[in-house]
Amino acid sequence: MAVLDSVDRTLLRLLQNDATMPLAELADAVNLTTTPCWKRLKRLEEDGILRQRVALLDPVKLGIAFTAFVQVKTSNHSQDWFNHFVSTVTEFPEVMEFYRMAGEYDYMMKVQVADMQAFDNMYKKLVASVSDLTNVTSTFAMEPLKYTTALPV
Amino acid sequence: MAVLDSVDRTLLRLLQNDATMPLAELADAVNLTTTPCWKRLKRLEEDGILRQRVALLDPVKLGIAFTAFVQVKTSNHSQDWFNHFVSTVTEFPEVMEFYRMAGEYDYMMKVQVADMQAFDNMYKKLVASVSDLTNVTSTFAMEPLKYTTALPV
DNA sequence: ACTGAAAACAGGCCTGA
DNA sequence: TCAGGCCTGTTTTCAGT
Repeated sequence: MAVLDSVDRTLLRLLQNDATMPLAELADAVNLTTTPCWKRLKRLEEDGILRQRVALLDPVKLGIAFTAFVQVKTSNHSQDWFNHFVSTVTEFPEVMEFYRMAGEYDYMMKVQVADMQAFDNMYKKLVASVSDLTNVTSTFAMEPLKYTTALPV
Repeated sequence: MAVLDSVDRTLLRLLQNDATMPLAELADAVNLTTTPCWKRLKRLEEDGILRQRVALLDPVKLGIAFTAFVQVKTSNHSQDWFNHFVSTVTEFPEVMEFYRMAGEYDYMMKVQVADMQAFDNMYKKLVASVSDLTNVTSTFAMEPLKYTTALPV
């Protein structure tokens, strides 16, 4: 867990909003010239703090704007079951997020699909591929109010 | 909702994984020369399908690896309350996702913070800023198993 | 010796034909 | 598709602290 000064944090904030920002602009924003700014970016990349730069798409325009959350309880807590479960779920491209949880339910995943029918297909594939699911409950998003990939740095 | 051919979809898939991929490589991957490939990218941007390019950071290395989900019920369903609630929650930088939900709970948000104590601070601020919350329940991620921003195109 | 500035170099982008 | 100009990233060298 690295130690960052306020210049690093400003750079990260800017890049989290727009990864295409040219080096000269970034340097300007933190009152540096390009070379020292570039060295900071390289260091942040090498340290693995800057993981990757990705394109974000519009789910509405792509017709994949239906979001569901699936919560799962299991009766099987063996390592083998866990490995199989994790690799099965992870391979679904519709599964955007997946967590082992504390509390009532053992696992939760966020699923992004076209519509309720597409969700049901995915759901049926899931329960067919994994055994020992004692309880599976789904909730649905009616309206997305915020979605950001920018961590609070 | 745009109509995309398989070349467009391949380009989107590649850019969702690595937005820094040079034009020449993208063109190569879809068996085009740079010019027609570049025109496709421009069109995808203009159509708003390619929304933005962002940097993704490592929450563990930044010490913000604690994920909580907060579910909320309200007794107040007026437009004014909704506006105030949404703007309040949206302004929290720790809130990464926020949905109006169908079912048992009216709203759900995903919160990303340093630790349980940071979560509790955020929680207290939230319930202090918003009235008429009849039920607020939090669940915690023990282990992230998958996180992707890449939509299944 | 370290940090930052400036200038030269290289490479990718974008637009004509 | 190709070729050219332009802009941006990258490297190196130099100066100041």
